[in-house]
Amino acid sequence: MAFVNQTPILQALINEQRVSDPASARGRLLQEAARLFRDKGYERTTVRDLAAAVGIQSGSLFHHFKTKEDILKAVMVETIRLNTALMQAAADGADSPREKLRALVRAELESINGQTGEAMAVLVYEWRSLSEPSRAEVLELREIYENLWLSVLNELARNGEITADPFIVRRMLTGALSWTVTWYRPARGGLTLDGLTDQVLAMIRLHSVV
Amino acid sequence: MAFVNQTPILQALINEQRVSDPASARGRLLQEAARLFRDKGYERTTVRDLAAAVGIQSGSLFHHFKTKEDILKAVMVETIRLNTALMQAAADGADSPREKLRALVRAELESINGQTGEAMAVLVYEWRSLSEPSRAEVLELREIYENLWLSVLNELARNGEITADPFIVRRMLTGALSWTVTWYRPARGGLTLDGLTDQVLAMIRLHSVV
DNA sequence: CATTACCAAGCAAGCGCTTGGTTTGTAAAC
DNA sequence: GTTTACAAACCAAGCGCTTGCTTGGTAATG
Repeated sequence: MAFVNQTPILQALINEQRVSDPASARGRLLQEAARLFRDKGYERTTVRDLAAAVGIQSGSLFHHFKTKEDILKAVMVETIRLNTALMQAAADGADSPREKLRALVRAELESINGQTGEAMAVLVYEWRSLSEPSRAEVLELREIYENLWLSVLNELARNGEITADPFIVRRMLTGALSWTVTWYRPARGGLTLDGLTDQVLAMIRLHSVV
Repeated sequence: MAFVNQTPILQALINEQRVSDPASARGRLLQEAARLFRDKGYERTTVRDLAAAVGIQSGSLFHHFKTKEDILKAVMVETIRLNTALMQAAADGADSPREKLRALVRAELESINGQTGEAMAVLVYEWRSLSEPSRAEVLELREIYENLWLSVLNELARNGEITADPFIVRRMLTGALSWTVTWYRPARGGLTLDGLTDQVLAMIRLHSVV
């Protein structure tokens, strides 16, 4: 299995100013916001909670972001940007479509349950809290991400390796993988992300190519 | 495929006073609440929204329920009760474990995308809005529901028809099936729930028994 | 004629956000 | 190397509004 080091990818995006440095004030705020939004939900999280989490007054938040919703949007936008890059790298590192699928599953599980997990959960489950214009903006970025998956699944379908509709397979996988955030807990000697990846692929019916 | 008529099951539960009659004031309120909670989320839905949906003053709500959270809890509890009964009937109507699996998938898709869909979505996605005591209460009911699934999946595993861990298979299915609520839209000539069931089972690797 | 269902009014608390002013970091000017 | 200038970062206070919920009373029901 191809191992992808995330650090240089993150660093490149920071340099391009497409995501905030986690060491900066803005980056730290976004990280705390993701954690709070995931744990309590966007609506239950107050600007006072957010401010307290980074040790400033609630009013001072609005020096960095115009509105509370802008914080949510920023969490989502930066998360998609980072994860699109990570998924692209994962797919590029694999050869066959089947290996690419494994790499994508593994990478998405990593995104959901690893460092960016809080933000990913927000992206998936706080959709309704976005205003319509922001929603459209985020959706545009999400499409790029989804196309990565679809190109791999389409290739598998062309080869006859999967028989179900690629769109539907992707949607089922989206649900199944993102749901892991609610139950998967890595533990010493327990199920690892690689193990989880194996289980997912053991579940999926992949026909051998003739 | 075994077809299960939902009406008598619902009627029996109403008679036992385990779920509210949708025709009663309480039942109508719970239905509207489910719709609003799904569309806007629990937090974004105000008691004034709820009251307006059933045509009463906001204060009058508290004649029927002690708190707003009680409404959420009631939606969840009654939904589980109904759906546990529906799933039980679906499983009982099928013979082989494999057919039972199909029946459960079909029934859960029906629950999620059919009449009780709004309430099911609330059950899955508004978990965080419940207080800890209510959460425990709902969890207890959920366990009965989940055991229905697990007994079927365990049997399939014993027969060697699935190789992945039944617990994990169930969790993946939970995610995949409940996620359909975000994208599945039945349409004339489009994908039916039966078609969707077929797609799900086409995706899952089921080994033939020797 | 009591019980259930509701209304009209409003309270206390918490919400997102604004305002006016102070501190801090930084870099050129002298 | 101290001074000056200025913007970025932050604080203290609080405003206007919405929230869940209460209260005291009235209408319907059986």
